[in-house]
Amino acid sequence: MAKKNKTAITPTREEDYSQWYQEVVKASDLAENSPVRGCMVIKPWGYALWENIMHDMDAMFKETGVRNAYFPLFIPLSYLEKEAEHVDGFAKECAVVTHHKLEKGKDGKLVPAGELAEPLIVRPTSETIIGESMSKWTSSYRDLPILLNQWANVVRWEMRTRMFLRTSEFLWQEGHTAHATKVEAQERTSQMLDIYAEFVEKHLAMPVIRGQKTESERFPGADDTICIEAMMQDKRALQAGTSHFLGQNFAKGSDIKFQNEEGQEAYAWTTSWGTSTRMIGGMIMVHSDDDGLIVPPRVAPAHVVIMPIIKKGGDNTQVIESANLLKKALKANSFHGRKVEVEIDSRDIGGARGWDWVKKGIPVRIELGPRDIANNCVFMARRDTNEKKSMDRDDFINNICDILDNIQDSLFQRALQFREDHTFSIDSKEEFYALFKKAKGYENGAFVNSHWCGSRECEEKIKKDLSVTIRCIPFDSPMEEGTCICCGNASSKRVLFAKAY
RNA sequence: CGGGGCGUAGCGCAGCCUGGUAGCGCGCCUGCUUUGGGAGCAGGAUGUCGGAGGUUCGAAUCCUCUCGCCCCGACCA
Repeated sequence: MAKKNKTAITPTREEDYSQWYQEVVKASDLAENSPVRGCMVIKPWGYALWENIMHDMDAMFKETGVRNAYFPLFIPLSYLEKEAEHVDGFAKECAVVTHHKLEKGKDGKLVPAGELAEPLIVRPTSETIIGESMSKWTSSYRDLPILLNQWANVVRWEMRTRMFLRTSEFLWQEGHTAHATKVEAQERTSQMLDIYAEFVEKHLAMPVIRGQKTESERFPGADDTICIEAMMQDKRALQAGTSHFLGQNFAKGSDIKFQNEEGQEAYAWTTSWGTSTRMIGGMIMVHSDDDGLIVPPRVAPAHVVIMPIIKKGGDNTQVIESANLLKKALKANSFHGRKVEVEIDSRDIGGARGWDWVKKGIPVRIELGPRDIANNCVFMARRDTNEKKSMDRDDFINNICDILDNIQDSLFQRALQFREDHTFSIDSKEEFYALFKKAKGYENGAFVNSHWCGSRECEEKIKKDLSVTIRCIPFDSPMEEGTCICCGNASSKRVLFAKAY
C-alpha cells in the first residue's frame, strides 16, 4: 500500500535544490519547455495563477489612479539609444528584427527578405517607446501626472534560463509614470513598491524586505532603484519587484517637456516599476515541499478538490450527486472577492488521484464517500500542514473561507519564521566569509546584515570572493556606528547581503 | 558567452566502450478483482534512438557539424 516515506518529488530539496525546483514545475503542471530556446509554455494551471496575480494587482494599481494602456512590441533601434546607461544595460540581450518577409530560396526553403531600413528590437522594457508617447501628450503641467501600466511580454536574450525565474520571453507588468515634480515622482516610486510588498506578502504569502539597491545594482538609466527581496528555501534571495525613480534621464532622452505654473519649460520626472512571472518562481521556491507545489489560497487556481470515492460497477449516483451539491455550496462562498473555486475529480485511478492534487498544490482536498455522506461529513486534507480529519459537512462549508485564510496565514508565518531563522547580523569578516564559503546548493548561506562602507570596491570584492551581493539597503536598517565587513572603514548602516537568483 | 554533463516511448532510465535494425520500470489502453493516501493479476499499444551529414554491406552505437536541456561561472527581473 502506501509508501509512506516516499516523497512525490525526487530529488528532495536537500538532495538537489535546483533539480527539485524543475521537478516541481513539471509535476505541478504549471509549465514546460517549448521548442524555442529559453522560452516556456505556461500551462493552464500555471496561467491561472498568473491570471489571479494580474487580477489582484491590477485592481491595486487602479486604486491609485493608474490606467492600463498598450504600446508596441517593436521598438525602433534608435529609441534605445536615447538614454546612454539604458543602452549599455540592455544592448547585450536584445532580439533584433531586421526583415519583414520570407521568400522561397533556391532549395525551396524560406529565407528572410525585405530588409528593414531601421532594425526593430523586441522590447526588453518600454521606457523609450512610452516616453515617446508621453512627450506628445505632455505640454502643460495640467497634463501631469501620467499614470500608465501595461501588461505585456518582453524579451531579454538570456544566456542561462530557468523556468519562471529567467526565461528569454516573460510576462510582466510595467508601470510608467511622469510627474511635474521630483518629490511627486519619488513618492510614486515608493508608493508602487509598497503595493508590491503588500501584494507579495498578503497574496503570495511571501515575506519581503524593502530596500534600496546600491548603485551597481540599479536599473540602467535610473537615479534610484528600490526593491523587495524574499528568501527562498535554499536561503538565496529573489528580487520580487522593483520600482525606479528615473529622475529626468528618460524625460530628457524622450523630450518629455511641459510648461509649469510659472510658464517655464521643464522636463518631467518619470518612474517605472515592474513585476513578472518570476514571482511565480519565487512563490514555488518559498512554499513548496518535497511532495510538490504548495499554492497560497489567495492566488490558487482552485481552492478545493473533491474526490468522490467511486465504486466501479456500483451505483455511484449518490456520491456524485453529493459531490456536486458540495461544490455548489462551497462556490456560494466568496473568498477575498473571488468565488471559492472547486474541482471535482472523479477519475478512478486509486490513490494516484490524491497525489496528483498534492503535487499541484491545491490548498484543500476532500474525499467524499458513502460513509461520509451517511454521517454528513467530509474527509479533509490540508496541503500546507498535511493535517487530515473528518469534518462535519456544514461546518466545512461554513468555514471554508476561514480554513483558506488560515492556510494563507500559516504559509506566511512559516516563510517568515524560516527567513528569521536564517538571518544573521555579522560583524566579523572571518565569520562572514566562513558562513558563505561553506554555502553550497541547498545550503546557500543566509541573509546577513552587515556594515558596508559604501564603496564599490568592497561590494565587488565580496561578490568576487563569495558570489554574495548586496541585495538592498533595507529601509528599516537603523543608523548605527560600525565598521565595513570588507575593509573595516567606518559605516553607519547595515546592508543586506545574500546570494541571489 | 567560457568550462562540464546529458538528449533513446508520456516520465525516469539501460543499451553505446567491442556496429547486426531497441529494452526495463512507471504511466497509458482492455478485462477481471479491488478501492478511505501512490492497488493486484492477465493481456495490449506506443519510438523518424534530438537533427543533419559522413564512415560502413549494415549506425542508437564510430566520426564531423548542429540544435536543445541541466550544472558551475560571467550577465541579468
